[in-house]
Amino acid sequence: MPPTWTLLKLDPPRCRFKENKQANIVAMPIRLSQLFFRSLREDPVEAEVDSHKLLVRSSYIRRAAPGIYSWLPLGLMVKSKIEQIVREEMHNAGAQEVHFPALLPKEPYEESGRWEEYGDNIFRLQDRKKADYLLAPTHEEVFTLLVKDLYGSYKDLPLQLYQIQTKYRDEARPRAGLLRGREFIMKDAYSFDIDDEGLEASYQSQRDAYERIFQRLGLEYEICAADAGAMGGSKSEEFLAPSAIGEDTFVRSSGGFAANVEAVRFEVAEKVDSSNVPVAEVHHSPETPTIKTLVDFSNSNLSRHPDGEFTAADTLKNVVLKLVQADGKSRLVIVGIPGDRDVDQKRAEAWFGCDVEQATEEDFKNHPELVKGYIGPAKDGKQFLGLDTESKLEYLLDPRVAEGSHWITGANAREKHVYNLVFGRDFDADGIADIANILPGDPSPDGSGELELARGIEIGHVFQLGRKYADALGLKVLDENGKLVTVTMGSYGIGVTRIMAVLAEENHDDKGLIWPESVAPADIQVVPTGKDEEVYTVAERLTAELEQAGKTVLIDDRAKVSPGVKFADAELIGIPKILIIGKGLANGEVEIWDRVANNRQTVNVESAFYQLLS
RNA sequence: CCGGUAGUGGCGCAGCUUGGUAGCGCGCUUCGUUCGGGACGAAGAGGACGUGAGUUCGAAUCUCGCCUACCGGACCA
Repeated sequence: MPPTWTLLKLDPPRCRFKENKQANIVAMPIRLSQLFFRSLREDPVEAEVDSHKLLVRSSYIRRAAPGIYSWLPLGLMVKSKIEQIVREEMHNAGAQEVHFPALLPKEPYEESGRWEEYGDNIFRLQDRKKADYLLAPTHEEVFTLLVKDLYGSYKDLPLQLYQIQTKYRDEARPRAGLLRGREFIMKDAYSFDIDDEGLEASYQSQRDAYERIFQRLGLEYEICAADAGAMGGSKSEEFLAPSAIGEDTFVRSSGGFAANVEAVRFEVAEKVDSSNVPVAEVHHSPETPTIKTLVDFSNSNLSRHPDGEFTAADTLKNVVLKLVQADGKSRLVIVGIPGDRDVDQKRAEAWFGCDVEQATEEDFKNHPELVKGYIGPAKDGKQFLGLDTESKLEYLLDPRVAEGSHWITGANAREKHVYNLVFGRDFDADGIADIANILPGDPSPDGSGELELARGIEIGHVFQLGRKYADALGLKVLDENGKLVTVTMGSYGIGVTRIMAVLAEENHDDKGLIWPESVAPADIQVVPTGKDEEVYTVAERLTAELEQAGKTVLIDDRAKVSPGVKFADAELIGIPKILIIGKGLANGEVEIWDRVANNRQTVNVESAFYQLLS
């Protein structure tokens, strides 16, 4: 009986390539014997995260300089596939592609103020005439000027443009391979509208496109409310890929709330009844400059009413912060937060919109009235902190501090604390400051359950820029009444190379990468093993047939390479489906290895072929 | 920017304490054997020991300076 595979009546190997008549190019299977590829058996010493290790070990990328990578053929294939998906969905959203120089003169960035703002994070250089240039870290200015150049009427809008381009930022500390590089590829889109309704519609179309893109890429993502802060925008959302190695912290609730911690705003707690709270009382509390020592002291020297132990949550911690403006000017504020919490610096900076530092010894020297460790809002029955007091120091409260609630807090004298100090009765504040860290189990601000904290990698960001750049660069159009109006803009970014790293990070095992089908360098890897010529003949035929049927194939046609090496390399490369042709062929059998499910099944040649087509 | 660690063939490392012919594994080349889990034997190619100065008859090794990289942190619309 002849082997089953002959029943397939495969075409002879003349069809090893297929012609793409439209593009007039010839597609061929990727031959590992020809591919510029060398797998590394050991992890590169500089790589810390798995995606970085595996992408280097399997010849997708090579480090060229800190945070700068060269792209090898396999890497380019994956990158192009990601870009293609992004292009298609940008097209569906109605955006048109443009391409800008990476090397730009400084003038537009001077006009927008970012030549200064960016500081050391920008790569700067000079031409032979000593004129200043930069490697674009992002292209808002150039987009804005391009539209200003050509368009001048409301009839030209709305408009959406995008680019997929290399960007440069001189990060102080590049890390984690492609996740935070100094050269990286971003898709940036911008929308231009005449009014807020238009902007809202443009924003929504990009947001929808992002959801389609990440779904097609097989990427898990969480859409988080983000802090629009420094960009001066009104609405902003981040797409975060949940990951243990993520640099962003976000919260989510079972009821669907999700936000970057910087963007969470809590409601001010409702007033509570304080009529049963005894009068405030100052106690001598030796050696209690910290919350912990204060709680311990209280528990061993005082009894709590009705009963139970004092906890850190009963204390009010008054933190002295230094707000540093961009121009270098600074001022002190004092924020009262429940003692079981700390100041979250990122939340603080988002709240105040400037740099926030801890007050220094120097600052305390300049304010001798502040007794470190014993600071409180009131002293001797009078308000002590606040703009209208003698100290003239602004005093803000955490929103959890309810009117009527009572606290243990500093009495503004060495080793003295005051008990039962009631907000609204015994002290006041200038306002609120929602800058305390969020704890797991905190109620969601929208009432949708308890908050859970998680880490994520920012893979996309959409926001409504508004008129910041249009104002700065004078992008105006005539409206239907013939009046000049400033255009309102939206900005929508996706980190292409970062997505590749995230995909590698989320799709691998200890042996190698396992790409989602949508971005794998090929659909199928064909692995002939052994030295039997028949094996190679059949492998070539199947490859040709699969290619002709529209699949892309990587064939490991390296002669004299042992099966162990071929298997190991196949695992490393990460094409999700592997077809092994080897000793079973004598019985007309081959193996299909599903890397995702990580199982192998032996099937006859014919059904293998059809199974791989599906 | 702060802190830590390290620079020796393409990659991973030893050698440095106690100065004296530069070594190992992987990879690469050739020949032969092997061929379903990173095979084996034999023979090869490949090194400014980061850099500058110093000590010494002699420096990868000792001394001082510098540079660079990696890791942690700060920072990162």
